[in-house]
Amino acid sequence: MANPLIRNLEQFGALSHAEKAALQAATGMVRDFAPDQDLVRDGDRPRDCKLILEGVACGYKLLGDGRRQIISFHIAGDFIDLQGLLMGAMDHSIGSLTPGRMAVVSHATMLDLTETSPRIARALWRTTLLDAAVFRQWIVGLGRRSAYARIAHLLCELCVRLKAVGLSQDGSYDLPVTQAELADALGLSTVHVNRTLQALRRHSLIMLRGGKLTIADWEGLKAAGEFDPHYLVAGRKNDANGRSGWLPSGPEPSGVSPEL
Amino acid sequence: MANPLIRNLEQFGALSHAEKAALQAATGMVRDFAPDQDLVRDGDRPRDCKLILEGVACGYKLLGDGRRQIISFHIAGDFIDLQGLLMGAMDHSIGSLTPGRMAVVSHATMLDLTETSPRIARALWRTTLLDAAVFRQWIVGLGRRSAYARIAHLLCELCVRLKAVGLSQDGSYDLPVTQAELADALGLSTVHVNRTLQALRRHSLIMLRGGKLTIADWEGLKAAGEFDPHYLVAGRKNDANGRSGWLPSGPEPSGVSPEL
DNA sequence: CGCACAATTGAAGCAGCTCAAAATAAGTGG
DNA sequence: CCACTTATTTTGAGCTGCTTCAATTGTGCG
Repeated sequence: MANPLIRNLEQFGALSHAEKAALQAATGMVRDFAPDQDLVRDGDRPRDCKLILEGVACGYKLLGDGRRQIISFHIAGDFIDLQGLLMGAMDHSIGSLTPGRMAVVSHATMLDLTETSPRIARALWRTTLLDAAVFRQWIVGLGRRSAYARIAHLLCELCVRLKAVGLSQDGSYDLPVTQAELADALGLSTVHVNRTLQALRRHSLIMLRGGKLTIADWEGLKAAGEFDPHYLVAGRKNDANGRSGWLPSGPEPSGVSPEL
Repeated sequence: MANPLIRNLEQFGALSHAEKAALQAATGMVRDFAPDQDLVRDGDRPRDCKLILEGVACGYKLLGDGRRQIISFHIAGDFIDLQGLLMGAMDHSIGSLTPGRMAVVSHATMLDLTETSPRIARALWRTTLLDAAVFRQWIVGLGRRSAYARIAHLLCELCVRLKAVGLSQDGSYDLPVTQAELADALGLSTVHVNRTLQALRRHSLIMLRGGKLTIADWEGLKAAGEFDPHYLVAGRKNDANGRSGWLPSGPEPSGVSPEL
């Protein structure tokens, strides 16, 4: 299997042999992590960038009263603290949800890579732009979507992202996330997440059991969450219009540019 | 007055004479815009990047039922469609809220700038990281904060950002935003925004009249919104720990690293 | 087998919503 | 500068999606 970082960055355009070699060398230092552990903490000034190779983590912030909001989920190929490279301090924490492994790349190496190769710099910048696009969707969901639509949207998003790194087949994937964590991500209470999941099951949109999620009705789930995967693939090479077999399954809907 | 772009990018570290000259030259092409006009539209594939020089704009997404969620506010010095440079298509729209002027920089020029100067590339990347940090705060607010705290936080954020570009003095600034627009930004109804603003006034935290906002009690408003400005200034030069007179007024609270 | 955590259920409460209308403010043409 | 029109702010009142509190029922695992 190719280096997850290289695969990730090459989504946007090929890299030269030398560039790939440099990235390969940079990600040589690997570290394991346990579940439910902080990988980076709010306020930290990391001295390196960490890239998930295996496992799942989430970004989160704690509020004054101890409640928390989960900001993002991170899977293989994701840098979790690029912010530290250019911003100095972290404005949020990253916690592991499962055991896993990450590559650790010193800031010096990162800066060197970006200085040497404008293409790598650009690809990294692009990952930040993609993060921002995901954040925008979360904002829309939290601000204006019902609990039902919010969950549906998140499950769609995860499916597409996991599929892109080979961790989802046939609309089925591991969801190593408790309902309490889902609630923190979706801005809901645990109780309501539970009831809403039941509704999604009752409507035969999903099956969920023992951390394994199966999307039973992709089109239905997409519709329920008003999910449009364009935002996840913009800028990719070899699918100028955002469709070329990366979808979980089934044909695209007719409209070429569905207005959100 | 210095070029807003140069001022913006130099927050993070000085640029060379040549770099500043290149940026100055790049922002030569200027265009006016009217209020309530789309500057960029969801799905567009812009051929240039637009930088606000004067006026206020907002990013937004429309939902299927016509409701909308405002994603971001843009002020002088902000690029509004950097996304278009590397991602191709826009995943949201940008609308003007006031009349204003913007600089238009072709993608070719942008790419050239970033290729020629790693420092400019890095500074631009950093603005995207900053955008992402702001998004994270919005997510926390929408997900977990009360209407009251949400509004307070937004007003604090705007104050700090406007102050940074010289558009706020003494905790007072123009807020050319209707309550309906605030509602769309905060994920609330117009009615509730109105009532909550009244509460903020009743508690003497703010004064608001005719589009002019005055923060009457900065510490109180900060506390109400659990606002911690660190996320807006991380990585800035000349204030490693995020305090050096850029605050609206009054001393910093005692704790150095207030846990959010 | 039994602990500890996760999922589920029930019931009451409330923050914020919707609907509807009145009161201001902000244009706009004459 | 006024009369008229339109947008924004404000108020009232009933409604509901989601929360909170409090158990109960799985379920993975040492």
